[in-house]
Order: sequence, then structure tokens, then C-alpha cells
Amino acid sequence: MLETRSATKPELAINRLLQIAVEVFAEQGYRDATVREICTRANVNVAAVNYYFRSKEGLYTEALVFAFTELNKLYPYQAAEDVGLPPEQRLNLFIQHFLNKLLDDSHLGIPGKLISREIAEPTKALDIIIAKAIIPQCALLEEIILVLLGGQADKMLLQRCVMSILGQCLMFKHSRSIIDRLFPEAIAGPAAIQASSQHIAAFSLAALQQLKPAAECPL
Amino acid sequence: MLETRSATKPELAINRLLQIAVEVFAEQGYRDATVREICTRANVNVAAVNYYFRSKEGLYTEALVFAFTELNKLYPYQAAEDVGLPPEQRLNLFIQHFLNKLLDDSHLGIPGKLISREIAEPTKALDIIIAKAIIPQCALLEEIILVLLGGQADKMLLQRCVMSILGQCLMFKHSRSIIDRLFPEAIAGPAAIQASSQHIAAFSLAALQQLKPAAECPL
DNA sequence: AATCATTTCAAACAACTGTTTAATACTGCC
DNA sequence: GGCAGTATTAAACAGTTGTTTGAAATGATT
Repeated sequence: MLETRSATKPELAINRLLQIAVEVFAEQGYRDATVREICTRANVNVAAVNYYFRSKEGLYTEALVFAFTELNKLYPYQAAEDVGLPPEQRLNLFIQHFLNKLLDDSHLGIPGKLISREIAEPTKALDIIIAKAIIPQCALLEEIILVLLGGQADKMLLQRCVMSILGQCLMFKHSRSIIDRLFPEAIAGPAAIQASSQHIAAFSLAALQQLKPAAECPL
Repeated sequence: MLETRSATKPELAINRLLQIAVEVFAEQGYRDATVREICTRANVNVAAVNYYFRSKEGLYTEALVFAFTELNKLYPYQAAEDVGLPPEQRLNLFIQHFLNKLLDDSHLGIPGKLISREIAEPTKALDIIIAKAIIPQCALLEEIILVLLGGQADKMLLQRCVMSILGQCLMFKHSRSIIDRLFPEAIAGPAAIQASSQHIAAFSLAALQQLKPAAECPL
């Protein structure tokens, strides 16, 4: 029959496979990653991929979901969600949280890298990521911005402000190679990262404050 | 002997090969692109790649340089370089120019895409791109920002402002898949793109204006 | 026209890829 | 112990890849 106990051996193998798959796909990308390397590093036979997940693509899709789950496990709570706090502080917290997630190279950067890869070069699995990871973040940020703009603003302006702030943060992920070479001090150590996130917050708050009148009287 | 006239036949083949290579590498990425497809589309024998460029990697490197050259040919002049203009207008021009380059899907978007691919997933050839394309742009932007901040500013603050503005622009390139799904109106047609670039300029000008006092009296 | 270096070509090569297969080992259940 | 059903394995498969080869074509120079 099927598994009666919770932690049967195959489930361990599947879990190990997913864990390693996230690493390898993140490091090398979908195409360069080989099922053989994944299986070797997971101490599993090559055929396991096709046995448990239908194909390499199937493994990739499930690895993406797994990465997202891990990511939420490590960074479960967004302090910025607390509507009791002043909006300026919420924006600050949001950016800090977001940037830390993006730049955490140690443990969490790995699933994060996989997800950012998927965004840069989307496969069919992108919609999973968008629905589960992107939309909630955007909604939260949009809500904070709306408060900062005085509670009323053109939908288009709102969206563009969301993109302005996300763009400043994401820069650190997708143009990491550039930053490493041209602005290495900006991410040298936790203090510098903290300062960078505070810059983004200050920069954006200043902009929003000045944009506020325009948002209130659009005509 | 070697070619005595300027436009010998092999040079035409080499040029066609480079042109197509840029397209294919941009569309599919280095790994997914096959020398066979490149050669077929260029009406050239498969062996040509190894004959003229040592290897697939050699072709890629030269295609990168070729893409950059083409890019400069199509967008030769940066109106923002004109130091006679007011700095606000220069920033506006810079952003408009930059965003147009990034979003031009028709002709120029192709070499641009190849370059942005190289940034997201660097190979050994990245340093070529950085030296030839990135550093001059950053220097120009930095100079404009410095003027806007009152002629004097902390080097670190300057760099962070450069990143803030570049990040807002680059968002449209590397997170294109997200924008297409969540904010499609922001890039629907030239008018919307124009509006988006104007938003980034307004957003950034507002921020810089407010940051100006802090930059002037750092202590 | 003959000679020479260069270019082009079809074919084959060797390595690697994801996937399948069929045999073997394992596990819980009667 | 024997019998399911599942898991694991080594081996082979079929397809694709970048690259090489050696012969044929080309074209300028003598």
C-alpha cells in the first residue's frame, strides 16, 4: 500500500532531490543544469528524476514551488504589513526586508536566485511565481504608497511608483555583476546594505512627498 | 595573398554571421542558441563558425562587441551630454534616451537584449561591456546628478542615486515579463513609454531636490 | 593556363543530454 | 515465508551538440 508512516524513505529522497535541484538550477540555470549532476549531488539514481517528477521540466517546476515555500519559511513575516505603524516607517521596513531577502547570499539567496532567474527568462512556470510571490508584495507596497500619497491617487501613478521602488531594489539582484564591479562599497557588509536600503527609502519618500500634491489634484 | 579590396566575399559572410549571431544569442541565450541555427539562418556552412571564430564562445564574444557597435551606430548621440542645457532637462533627456533604448523591441532591442543577458548572467566577456557601454553612461548620469545636488555631494550618495535612477529604468528590461503581466499599460505604445520615462524623471528629480540639503551639509 | 592560399562544403566524430528499460532490492501485509 | 506493490539500480537509447576533417571550389597572382 501507500505510505502509512509520515517519513517514508522515498519522501526523503524526493526532498533531497528538490533541495539540490533548487541549488543547481539557481547556480547554473535550467539549461546548463544537468539531471545527472543533480542526482549525483543528491545521492540518487539518474532515473529518479523521471520516476518521481515526470521529466527535467517537471522537476524544475516543483523546485520553483519548493524554493518559494522555503523562502516564505525563512522570511515569514513582513513587519511592513502592520497598518498601525506610520506609513513612512512601513515603507522603510518594506524596502529593508525586500533588499535583505534579495542580497542574502548565504542561505536564502539560493531560492531567491532561482526565482529571479525565472523572472529574467520566463518558462511556463512563471505564472506560479507571479501569483504566489509577486502579486502579494506589489499589493502591499501599493497600499503603503497610496497612504503616503494622501489616500487618493491615479491608478497609473500608483503603479509607476511601485515600479520605481521595486526597480531600485531589484537593481541589486539582476545587475549584481555590475554593482560588484562598479559600486562594491554599496553592498560590502550588512551595514552598507542597511545604508543602501535606507537610501532607497529616503529617495523614494522624498519623491512621494513631492508627488503628493500632483496626485491629489490630478486635474 | 590577403584581401586587397575592402569588401571581399568572406567578410560579407563574417558580417552576416555576426548579425545573425546577435539575434539568435539575444533570443535564446548562449546555451540554447545552436551554431547550426545561426549558420542556417546566415546561409553559411556549420564549419564557418570554427573557421572564422575559433569556437562558439569566440563567436559569442565577437557578437557582443558587434552588438555594442551597432547599438552606438543607431543611438549615436546623447542629447543629455550637452552641458549647456539645464540639469533638469538633461536628466529628463537621459532617462528618455535610456528607456527608449531599452524598450525598442524593433531593431535595436535585439543587441540591447544580448547585452542585458550578459549582465544578468555574465561570461568572461562582461568586462568588455562594462568598459565600453556601462561606465560612460554611469559617468554621464553621475555628472548630471552632481549638478542637481548643488555641485557637491558625498561620493557614496552620488553612486546610490545613480543606482536609484538606473534601477528604475532597468526594471523595464529585466522584469519585462512581470510588467507585461501586471502593468501592461505602462509600456503600451510610445505615448505610455514616454509617460513612464517622464514619471521616472519626475520621481527622481523630486527625490534629488529633497536630498539636496543633506548632500550639501553632510555633517 | 598553372599555381597557390584561402574559403566552402558535406560528412563524420565524440561527447553529452534527457529519457527509457528491464532486472533487482526492498517493504509492508496476508 | 510468500506475495503484492513500490523503489532503486545499471545499462542502454536516441537525439543533439560543438567541433574536426579532408576534399572540392574559388579566386587572385604569376
